[in-house]
This record gives sequence, C-alpha cells and structure tokens, in this order.
Amino acid sequence: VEVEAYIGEDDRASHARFGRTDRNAVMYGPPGMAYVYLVYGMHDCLNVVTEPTGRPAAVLVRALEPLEGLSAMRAGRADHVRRSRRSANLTARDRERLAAVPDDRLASGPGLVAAAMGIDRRATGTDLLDPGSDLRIEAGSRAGRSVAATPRLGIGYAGEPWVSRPWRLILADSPSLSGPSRGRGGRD
DNA sequence: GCAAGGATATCG
DNA sequence: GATATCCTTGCA
Repeated sequence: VEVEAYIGEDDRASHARFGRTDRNAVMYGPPGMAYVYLVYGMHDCLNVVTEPTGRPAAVLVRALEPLEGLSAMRAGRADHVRRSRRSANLTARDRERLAAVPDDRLASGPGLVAAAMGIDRRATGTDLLDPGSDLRIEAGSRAGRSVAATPRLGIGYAGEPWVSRPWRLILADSPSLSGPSRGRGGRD
C-alpha cells in the first residue's frame, strides 16, 4: 500500500547514484528481482528491481496491509526484536509492546515489512515473478481504492529536484501507511 | 528529541 | 584503514 520509485544513476536519492557497486549490482540486472539492503545497521528494506537490464531502478516497498498470515508476521516482528536484543528470549515488556501492535500496523514501515515477512539481504536476487519462489509477487487487485503521490521520505540528502519528485505512491485510505500515527488520520 | 547499529562509499 | 553517513525505529 506504500512504495517509492528510484530510477537511474541521475536520481541522487538512489543507491545507483554512485554507479554500479557490489551492493546495488542487482539493480542493473533484469526486472522482477528482489533487492534487499540493510539500513541504519539494523533494518532490512525490500525493493523490487524494475526497468530492463542495464538501467538501474527499483521500487522500495514501504508498507503492507496485512490480509493473512498475521501470526507469522507477529512472529517475524518478535524475531527481529530478539535479534536486536541479541537474546534468545523477549522481556515481558517486549511481549507487551508487540501484543499492542494492531494487525493493520504490523508492516507499516520499510524495516517493518522485512521484519514481518522474515526477509533479509539473503533474499537479494530472488525472482519475485517465479511462482516457485518462497518470496514472490502475485496478482491482486486494489479494488478501486484511490492512489495518491507524495514526495519520497527520508532522502533530504539528495537535494532538489529529487526531494520534491512525487515518487512515493500510496493507497490514500490505508490504515497501514508508514509513520507513527498515519493509521489514525495522519498528514498524508 | 535521539541512540542504537553495521555496512557502505569515500577519503586519506 | 579510518570516518561520515545512511531509502529507520522505538524509545526517553
């Protein structure tokens, strides 16, 4: 329900802005592949490579609206907390906080999408269009819900005009958009 | 408001 | 090899 587009080496917000590197190599390959990177040392972010081979581009998946597999998503969130705690067990406080997360906020941010889905950098290169892949994109419908476009988030370093490009696309009425309180009528 | 956290790209 | 920075989150 929330994605951002990054396209070309000209896009100063894109990982391709420095040209091809070990990290972003998959962005230069065929479309439909997963590109997962680690940001801020603790969060994995899922991207879908787009554009034909040779043209670096990807779409960052920033939020999902959970429909099924809710308990698995909660388990994924719990695993992520355990990893950050470097502990085999959660504290009582951790369990309280996790239990307080509403179903529709289980994946309301790019790092949370990966945590809830159990995705990390090892998924890079997965063919998301192959029905045999564990991680894949399947046909769906947005059932007439309206799409809105806004500037991308967290890319101030890119400068204009990239900061203002309306390349974040959202299902405007979703309660699952990223951010602290978007679910209860946030700014966007 | 800000610390945590580790990889990355770049500079010396 | 050292360092500044990062497509974030959840705390105080």
